[in-house]
Amino acid sequence: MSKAERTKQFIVEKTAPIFNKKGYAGTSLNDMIEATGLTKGSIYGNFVNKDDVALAAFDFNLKKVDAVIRQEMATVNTYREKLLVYTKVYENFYEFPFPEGGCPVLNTAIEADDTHPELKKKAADAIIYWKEKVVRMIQKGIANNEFAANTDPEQVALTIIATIEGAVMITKLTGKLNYRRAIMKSIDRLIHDL
Amino acid sequence: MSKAERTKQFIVEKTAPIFNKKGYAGTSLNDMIEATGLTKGSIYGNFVNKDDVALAAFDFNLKKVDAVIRQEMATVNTYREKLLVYTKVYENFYEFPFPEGGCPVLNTAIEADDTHPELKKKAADAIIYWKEKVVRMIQKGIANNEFAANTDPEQVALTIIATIEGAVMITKLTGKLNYRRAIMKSIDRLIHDL
Amino acid sequence: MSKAERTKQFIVEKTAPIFNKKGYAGTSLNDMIEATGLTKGSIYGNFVNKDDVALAAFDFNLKKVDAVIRQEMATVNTYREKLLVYTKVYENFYEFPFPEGGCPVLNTAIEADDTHPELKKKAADAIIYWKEKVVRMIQKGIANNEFAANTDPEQVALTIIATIEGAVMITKLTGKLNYRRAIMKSIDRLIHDL
Amino acid sequence: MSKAERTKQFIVEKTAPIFNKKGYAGTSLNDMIEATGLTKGSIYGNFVNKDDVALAAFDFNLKKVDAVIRQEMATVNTYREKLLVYTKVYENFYEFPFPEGGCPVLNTAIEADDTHPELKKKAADAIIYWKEKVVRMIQKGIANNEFAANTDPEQVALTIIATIEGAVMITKLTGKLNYRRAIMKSIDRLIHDL
DNA sequence: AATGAATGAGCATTCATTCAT
DNA sequence: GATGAATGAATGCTCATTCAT
Repeated sequence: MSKAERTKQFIVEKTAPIFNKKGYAGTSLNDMIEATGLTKGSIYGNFVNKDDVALAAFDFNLKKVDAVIRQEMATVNTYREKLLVYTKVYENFYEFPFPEGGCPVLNTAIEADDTHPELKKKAADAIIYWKEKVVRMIQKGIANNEFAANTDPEQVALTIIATIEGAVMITKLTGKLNYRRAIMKSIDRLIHDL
Repeated sequence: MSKAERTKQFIVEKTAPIFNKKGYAGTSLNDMIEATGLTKGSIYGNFVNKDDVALAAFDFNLKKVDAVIRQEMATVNTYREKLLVYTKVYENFYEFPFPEGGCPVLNTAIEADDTHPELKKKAADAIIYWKEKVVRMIQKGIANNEFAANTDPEQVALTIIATIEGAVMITKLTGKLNYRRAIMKSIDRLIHDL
Repeated sequence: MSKAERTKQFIVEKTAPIFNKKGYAGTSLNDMIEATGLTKGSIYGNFVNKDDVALAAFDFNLKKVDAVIRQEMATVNTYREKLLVYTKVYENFYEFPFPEGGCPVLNTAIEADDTHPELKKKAADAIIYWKEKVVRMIQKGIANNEFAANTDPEQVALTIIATIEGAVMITKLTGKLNYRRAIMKSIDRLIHDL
Repeated sequence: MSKAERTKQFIVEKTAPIFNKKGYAGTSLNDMIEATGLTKGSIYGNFVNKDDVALAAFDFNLKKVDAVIRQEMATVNTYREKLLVYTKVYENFYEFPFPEGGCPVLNTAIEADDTHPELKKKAADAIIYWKEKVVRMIQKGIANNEFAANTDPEQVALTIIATIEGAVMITKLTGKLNYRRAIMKSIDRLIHDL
């Protein structure tokens, strides 16, 4: 990895939590120089503009989520258990190397949808990728006789994702962990009933 | 209503959709004077600062949602039908006088949670108020023998709310109306199975 | 004149000499706040951007030249004498309220031709307006039997203007006042021979 | 020519047209690295700073003009014909290897006179050198009985130069080639009448 | 009570230049 | 000798807020 690549990586690592917490518009260049200890020139030497950093930060945060999920899924065998990984992880953010500030897809979706088409696109792609992944797992589970044959994989996948994201929002907002536990239990029930 | 009160009301009405779309940080005083046709002095004469307007705009947007829900609920009789009003309304924003920019609780929750304690508080209160309202309806439905006696009202209420908000986010992000329909169908099923 | 109009006028008056000396690109916002004693916000409250000030400053400088020329022309009677006003004025900048930094048309023409289409347009219009004015005076002089009937008014007008501007450039560059005197004498001869 | 000398020459060749079009202040280091394909380090290894390149670029552009003039003058015999070379060349830039962006003396004179003493000095020297050259040709033409004995060589030289530069400015500004033709005809007449 | 001109800190970005490698 | 990452002052511009009128 060249010096430039290391610096880019460093900038992304240090700024990704800020973008995830304060949002794109709420994160200033000054926040970025403070977080990295670098100068403005150094940031602009490695990225073409703030957008460029924000986009890379989103990717970084997303990859972090993905890595946690993948790692946890690798430890279980059935598709039902794999689906249950989602609620397990999202119910216990802090026990995993999850991005500070919560779910980057949710955070980005809400800020970017009316204001930042590029970020919106990235968030939309992430949701669709996530949904497709869940759909495939359900399909395999059906083929495997784990799940009922009449299950609608897309409907189930979207419902799981929507409910998780809603739970994340509610918990972050109210600070009530038992709210999250209750909602996650509903999802677990849904998965058990497949 | 005094002249001052009418002006305040006018400012709130005109700016509320902007705050809901662009967010608190993304809405500038200039956006506000453009939307109202008033002068800066006039806005500052009626509100102490931008925060003050934003808070009032949130209340206004929330009341708009509440009015739609109440009105629809008044047209049905059973508690099951009343619960089904939520999916009906949230699946067809545009057919109701719903706030432009989507669900104000969701929008505000995500932006404000790490940055604006006062707005966060309002959004949290709204969620809790909403949850309590659903809880009470379920309790009454149980008392009424509409719903099974072993239903956990809070868990169901939170799950419904979380899933609706997740559906709103996903639909706005991806633009796929069939995604929303699929998720809302899951919620309707959940309500039917109570 | 409203307060805003007075401030605009004040900004133009104070910055016009700077634009004429340093050019559009060479004049910074800081130069402008220093020259006016105002703040950035005040300048941007009265002009939409730096361009807007530069365009107004050009007009101001041009009007200053025009006023001097008109005033001097009013004191003489024949068209020959009127034409001789140009050399008299351009040979003695400092005795007239002429814009600091020299001829604004020349200064603007050279900077703007490859870089700033709006300013270029203004300078081009000024040159064409100037030429038309001289053409009309020559035509009237011919009609009046002051000048030879076979004079080509446009050729003469353009030659006078080109030579004056060349003289201004050479004098400013070399600092040699006798160079200017020599060139102006050639123009005067040309006018006498019409 | 050493490697270093070749690189210097290469940088000057590639940047000279940019300085002539955009001016000293308007040409950035980035313009220079783009034009040359070299790195910043490479430019700073061969020149002490931007000034240093600008000065060399001016010399390069000037030499280019001079070469064209010399070459054309070599093809004719009388001093009158030699003087007429100026109008011929300046009337048909594009048929000669003339610097892109027009006359470098004029361009530099206007930008540098109030802002850049070193460049101003170079432009002033160029004008004086040019004038001296024309003066010498006229003196020889007088000695030769080509021109009238009472001709004032310096006045004529300065007038020719001023008028040419004015014509260049007017044409570039207005885009009217017939304006240039008319002015050049006046100069040709002046030369014929010597 | 309402105006709108003025404020000045803050914004993202570009600049010419340096210097460790 | 050449590289290119880093610098930090300077750029044009927007912001929420104030206050004399």
